[in-house]
Amino acid sequence: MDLAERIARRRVNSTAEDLVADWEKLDPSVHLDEPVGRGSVLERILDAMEPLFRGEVPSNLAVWGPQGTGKSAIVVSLLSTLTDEFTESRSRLYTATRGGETRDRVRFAYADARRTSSEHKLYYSILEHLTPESVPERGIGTETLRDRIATELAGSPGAVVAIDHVGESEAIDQASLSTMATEFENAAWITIGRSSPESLSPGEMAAQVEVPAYRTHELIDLLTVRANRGLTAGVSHAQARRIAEWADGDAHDALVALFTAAMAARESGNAQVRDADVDVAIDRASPDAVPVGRVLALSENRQTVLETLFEIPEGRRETIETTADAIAANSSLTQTTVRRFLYELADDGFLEKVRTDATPPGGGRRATRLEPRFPVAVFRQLRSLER
DNA sequence: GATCCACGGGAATACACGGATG
DNA sequence: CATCCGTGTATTCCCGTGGATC
Repeated sequence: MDLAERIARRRVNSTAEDLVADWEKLDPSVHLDEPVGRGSVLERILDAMEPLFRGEVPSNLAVWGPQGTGKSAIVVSLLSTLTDEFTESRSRLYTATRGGETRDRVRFAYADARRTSSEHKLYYSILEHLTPESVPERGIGTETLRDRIATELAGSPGAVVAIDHVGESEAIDQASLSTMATEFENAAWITIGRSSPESLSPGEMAAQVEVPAYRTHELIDLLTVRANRGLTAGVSHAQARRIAEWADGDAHDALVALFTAAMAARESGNAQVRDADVDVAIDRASPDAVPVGRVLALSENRQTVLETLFEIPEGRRETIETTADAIAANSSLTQTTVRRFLYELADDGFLEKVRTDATPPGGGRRATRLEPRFPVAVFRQLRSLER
């Protein structure tokens, strides 16, 4: 039996289908339950939350640092653990005598500014977390929602409200949050964002925790954990190192590369990720791309537009007009709406406008072509998994 | 209790107009 | 001038609530 035959056998026994055990574990927009390698940051946030364990509401806290440092992962994981802790310990003490009363314990809320583009949605999101009753999504005025939150907080021992991705949407920036924070008594606000809060609202935040970029070895650990959970054969240490060094401390970029490498391996029919697949992934990645999570947080119609945009042959998307035409033909939206969306998506950084070289027939202004500013392949793969 | 309807907010749509550029 | 770009905004549609009315 020669080498080619041996390889052929292996291929039959372990096909590319077996390569990925769980795409979700590779998803750059989803956090693992337990953040990897962020112990010291977690400690510092816990320090700031210390008053909770004496039954008091802590002071406001700003968690900030560059993209892909695990800020969201840490806070989300912490909040969910705290929720469990407080609910369990309290109910163990009180349920028997008080019939599961929930109003007498500190509550936790989390809202993602990416998905809450207006004050109304933000209030809705917060209230939803604070009250056990369900909150109507429509038909309730913004003022009414605000009042309900105030009432909810007034009679309680307090709440910790975390607002993630502060500064990513215009509607919810640091400034509007500080006014909001003063409006509600009895609540501690945790803001999570990229920029240092002191430049935006001096004095508002009593405490802050800066989250530094991952060091290479931490990133290698993170990639290894993800690869072990998501890929049947994992990745080699050298491959993880290669990706980590390239990603330069950004966990999001690193995970996009890992995800892309897995896709590349599967395309070429490999049962495990080879060095060449990692090369392809790094080659395909664009350095300052928009995180996939932001794309996946867009409204359904906008995601559909992005999805179909890159299915259109290049020749048919030379101008925004023709691009919008082609997309509209494949969707329920009209051309004008698609056009509107495209301009907005470009404005928000999801797409890049590129001047075409050719001048239009009969002269005039040169057309604009749209290029992605996000990991398209990863986005499409994740979208197809949702169905 | 069933029905009606004003109200609230968001998304989609349409369109106009100013601007850039060859 | 022709042609396309880019944006502001008014309008329409939709969905759901909750109080008034039958």
